Amino acid sequence: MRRKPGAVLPLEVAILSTAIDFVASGTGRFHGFLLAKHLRGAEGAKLLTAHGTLYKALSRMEKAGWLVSEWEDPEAAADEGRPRRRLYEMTAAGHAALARATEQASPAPPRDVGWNPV
Amino acid sequence: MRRKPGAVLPLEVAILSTAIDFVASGTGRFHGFLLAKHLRGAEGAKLLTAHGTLYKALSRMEKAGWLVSEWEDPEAAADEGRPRRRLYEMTAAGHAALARATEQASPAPPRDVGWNPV
DNA sequence: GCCGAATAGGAAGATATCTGCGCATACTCT
DNA sequence: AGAGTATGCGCAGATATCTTCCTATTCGGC
Repeated sequence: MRRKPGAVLPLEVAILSTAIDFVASGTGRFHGFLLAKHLRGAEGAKLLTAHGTLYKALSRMEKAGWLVSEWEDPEAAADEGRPRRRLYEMTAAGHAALARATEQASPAPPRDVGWNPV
Repeated sequence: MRRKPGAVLPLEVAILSTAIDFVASGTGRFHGFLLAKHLRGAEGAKLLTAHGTLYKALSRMEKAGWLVSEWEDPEAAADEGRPRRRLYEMTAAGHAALARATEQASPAPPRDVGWNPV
C-alpha cells in the first residue's frame, strides 16, 4: 500500500513496544516466533494474522535501521532440536521511530501536517 | 494394529521401493520430505496423507534396522536457508525386508493360508 | 471363535523462517 | 482535481521434522 515516508505502521509500533518489554523483562534479544506468540495474546491480535506478515515487517524494519539481526549459532538450534532463529535487537533509530509514532498519536494534535479537517 | 513379527506394511514397502529408485537415479541419501513428494505423486498417494505418518514410519524402520539416518550438517542447511534434513540410507536388512515382502506378495499364490473361499 | 492388547495411521499443532502473488493506497502528472 | 502508476503490505503456502491424542485394525491367546 505504498508507505508514506516516515510513517510507522501499527504493527511496527506493536513490535517495537514489545521489543522494549522484552528488554525490560531481561530478554535482550528476541526472535520472530517469540514476538508472534506475544502479539497474539496482546492487543496486537488483529494486527497479525499470518506469520509472513510479521517476518516481512521485521526485515522491513531491519532495512530501515530500526532493528539489527543475527542468525543464532546453527549448532545451538540443532542441539535443541528446532529450526534456527534469527535474533533481533532494537537500535536507537528504532527507539526514535517508536517515539515519533507514539508522539504523533497522543499528546498534541499535529499543527502543521499540510492537512486540514473539512 | 499389532504388527505380525517379520511383516512389512504397504507404506514401508513403498518407502523402500522409492529408496531404491533414488539410488538408481543417483540420489544416494534421501530425506523425509523428498520421500513425501515422491509418494504423493506415485501410487503411494493413498498410503500417505499426513506427514506425521511418514516420519513415524521412518523412525520405526530405522529402529528395525532397515534404514540408517544422520542429520545433515546444520550449516549446510543454514547456507541454503531451509530447515535441516535427516538423511536416510537403506541397509542390507532393508533390502532383505523388501525382498521378503514382495516375494510374499506376487510369485505363487499362497497354498496354505488357512483360508478357504465360502 | 471371541476378546483383549498392542500398535499403525490420521489429524492437528509446535517450531521457525522465507517467498510469491494480489490488491490497495499514496504519490505524480496532466 | 482526476486518473494512472508504482510501491509494498498482508495473506497464503513452501520448507522440514517432531510430538501428542485419538481411532481403527489386527494378532494372538484363551
